[in-house]
Amino acid sequence: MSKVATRFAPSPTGALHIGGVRTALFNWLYSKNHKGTFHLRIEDTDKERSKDEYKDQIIKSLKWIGVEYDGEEYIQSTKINDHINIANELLKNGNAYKCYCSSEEIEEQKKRARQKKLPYIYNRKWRDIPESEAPKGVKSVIRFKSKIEGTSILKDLVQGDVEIDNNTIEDFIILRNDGTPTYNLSATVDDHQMGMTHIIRGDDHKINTFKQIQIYLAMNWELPKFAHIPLIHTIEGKKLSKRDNASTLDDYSKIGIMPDALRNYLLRLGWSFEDKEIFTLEESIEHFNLKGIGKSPSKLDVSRILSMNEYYIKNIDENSLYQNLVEYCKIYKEKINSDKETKIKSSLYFLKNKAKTLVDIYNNAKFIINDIIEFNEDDFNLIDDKAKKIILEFSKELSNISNINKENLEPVVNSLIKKNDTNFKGVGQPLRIALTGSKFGPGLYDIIIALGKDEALKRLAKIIS
RNA sequence: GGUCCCUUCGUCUAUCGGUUAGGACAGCUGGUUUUCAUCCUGCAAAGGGGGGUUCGAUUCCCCCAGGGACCGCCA
Repeated sequence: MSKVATRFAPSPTGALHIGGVRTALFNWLYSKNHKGTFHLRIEDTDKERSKDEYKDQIIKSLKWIGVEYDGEEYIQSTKINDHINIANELLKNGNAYKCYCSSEEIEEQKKRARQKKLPYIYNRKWRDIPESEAPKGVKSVIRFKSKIEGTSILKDLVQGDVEIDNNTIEDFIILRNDGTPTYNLSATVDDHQMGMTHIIRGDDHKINTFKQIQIYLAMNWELPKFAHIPLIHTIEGKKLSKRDNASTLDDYSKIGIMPDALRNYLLRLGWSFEDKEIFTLEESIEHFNLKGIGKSPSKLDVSRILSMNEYYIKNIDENSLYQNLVEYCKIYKEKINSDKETKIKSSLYFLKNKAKTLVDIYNNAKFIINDIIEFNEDDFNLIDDKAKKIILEFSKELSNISNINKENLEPVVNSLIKKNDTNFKGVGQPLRIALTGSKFGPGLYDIIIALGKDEALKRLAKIIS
């Protein structure tokens, strides 16, 4: 077999949801595991619904999650003439025929079948009528002459052998009456011309595969291998659709999920490798195979995404984490000034312990990011005279400390606790509020170290004035 | 309604006929702790039902039930 080539072929008619992203990921991983190529094909032949903004969103999403396609994106609409040529060739060699039934006529037949609760299948009316008897001035569609007798077997790389009766596949339309090709024709011709060796796609395409295989056979083209992966279901157990909430990548990046975490989650959704849960990009390429794909659909579990994200926050190196944070804040919160880089980076060790998402890190790092802090009103009201006295006392001590670290700060706080006959909260809380604006947040010593002596003193002075 | 697919803890899954059915997330305990967390103990939690085959079935076969996908001159 020639070098593995796979593709992801979305239609730009809506936002790409994470089911599609997973399909892209699997295709990409499969090809990379085999040192092959992966391609992106934009199936934009539905002129009514295709939009450039969706195409851009698809490309952006793949990039965000780290799936890179080889070469330029293949734009299906630019190949329509090729598709039409193949339709004509199929017509010429007797594998297709012109059908002069009007859409109204077909609709009528479908309606009747539904009423009688019979399965509808096009009645093949024009299949054997010679061209000489064709009506004049009536537009025709071209239908593929599908097999009627016998059965077909799909040797699916995930599902095993799937057998169906050929007569359940109707004579499907390959060219509309306006002369444009339909999906099954276009996809097949493109896959062939692009040299695809493996077609990995959602379960919902299985019937299409039986149709497409017949085109390959009729054209005498080499058949690619097929793998149909189970769909992702919502928690209610239905197919994930564009209408469902929280299903695009943006929905997850918005709440502070990192691309690597989502990639890892998606990889393990419906695929497994021993008991391994965490896969770096390199490991996922190394271990990915079709064998590990389960046969049953899997449900999307947001708490799992969150915990995966938390794992990545706590375990990736701090430079990457910082980059993720900066990216996130730039898009969704505020631009982080580069002069804060050192302070934030050196604070990540404690910030990340309190975070499941980048939002959490941002919220807890606000007191570093912004020079002017916003006070939570209720918390601010806790700063009474007694609290101010403690803040003042602490400030004096702090100004005498030359080396700001926990070892030096702790005795100061402890002595203040004793002196004021209170507990840690009595001292820690006012200080925390004064320094960050909120009584919740990072550990007190971490806060002071993060701010540095001068900035801390400045903030303490401000609140008692 | 027809065709096809699926069925192990709540969720994602492991098991290539013999296991106390394993792991992870979530949940619940207990401990550490400076708020909030983290971290560490531990607990609980599963083979849809019925038939076979077999010394032995979660595993192989059949039936049923349940769920899902498809059934466009959309892709």
